[in-house]
Amino acid sequence: MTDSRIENVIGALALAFADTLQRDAQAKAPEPGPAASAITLIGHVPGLSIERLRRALSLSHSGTVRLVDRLVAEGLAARFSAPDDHRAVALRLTPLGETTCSAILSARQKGLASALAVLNQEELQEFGNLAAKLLRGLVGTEDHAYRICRLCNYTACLDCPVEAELA
Amino acid sequence: MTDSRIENVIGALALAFADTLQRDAQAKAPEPGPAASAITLIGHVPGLSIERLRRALSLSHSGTVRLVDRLVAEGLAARFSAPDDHRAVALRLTPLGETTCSAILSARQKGLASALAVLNQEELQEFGNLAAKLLRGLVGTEDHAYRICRLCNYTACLDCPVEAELA
DNA sequence: TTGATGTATATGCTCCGAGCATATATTTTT
DNA sequence: AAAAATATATGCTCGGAGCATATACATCAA
Repeated sequence: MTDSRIENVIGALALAFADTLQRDAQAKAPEPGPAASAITLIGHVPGLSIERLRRALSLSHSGTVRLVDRLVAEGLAARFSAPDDHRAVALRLTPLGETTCSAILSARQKGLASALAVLNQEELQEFGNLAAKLLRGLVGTEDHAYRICRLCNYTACLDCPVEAELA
Repeated sequence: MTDSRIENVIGALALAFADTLQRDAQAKAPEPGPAASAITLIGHVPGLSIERLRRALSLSHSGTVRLVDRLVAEGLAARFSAPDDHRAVALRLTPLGETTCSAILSARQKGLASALAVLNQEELQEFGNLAAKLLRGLVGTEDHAYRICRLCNYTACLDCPVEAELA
């Protein structure tokens, strides 16, 4: 295969995977858009501030504040004052939010697993190794890392290559 | 690596690739959102109808009509009556639209190439082969194929695995 | 300590894309 | 020829997103 054809195939695959991933995740979220990512990020990093969430989701200030307003109104998240910085708001999931978060993550995982089912165990390992190598090459700032991992199932991601690259 | 960790890494990589891909493409498009995909799809399939475009972009009827309205108003696309079905509208790019389409595709390709630069030639081939296998497993209907290929550089994609799977 | 600058959050305002319901034209089916 | 299905177009409304601005707190400088 020529390089440009390989790039095409990989780009199309990434789009298709991201499509199903986001569709599956959003189906379990209270609204379409970045809500699903917000929930899993808060679940991943309890005490996360609105500003860090904003950067991870690539939204505006006001958009993020309103998104958090909605999550709080729906009983999924709660605001606390951050202990170290009294300007900041610390976000946490409520028990209902935790339940929603688990539903989002398992839906995401299920869709991925079925898409990967056409590979045998050896191919899956090989593909995973190359993917990890590519992922390490992509990580820039810590904000970017949060963005990349915004829908990750952190309970399943021990020894995360993104974390390893940051350190 | 455990299977669930591999799934995590692949999901994160797909999200990250799709992010940069869409960002690069949208930067060259007249507006954010599905406009970039619409332009490249019309470029790929001259004479495409609004209804097929709608299905490829997963939009509503009215959303698609309004999107096409904007593209026409900006001088990027043109409506023709379809020769075979007088209900349908056939879409084509104007010369300005062709230019925009090329800019979108080359920006996309550039971003992908730089992300893939950490792999050597052998790894790239291996990754491409596995990606093609996964992609073939994902293709469902013809509408779905258009959706998957909505940002593909069709001039570079001879012997497309999606087309092969449909046939 | 005090003052100046930068950072974090909140809110009023407006814009614009997206969907729903509906209308019209054309094709296909009965 | 009538009925049902398909393709497009448009009025209407809703809601998410950004801009501008205000407030609170933190940090740095003198």
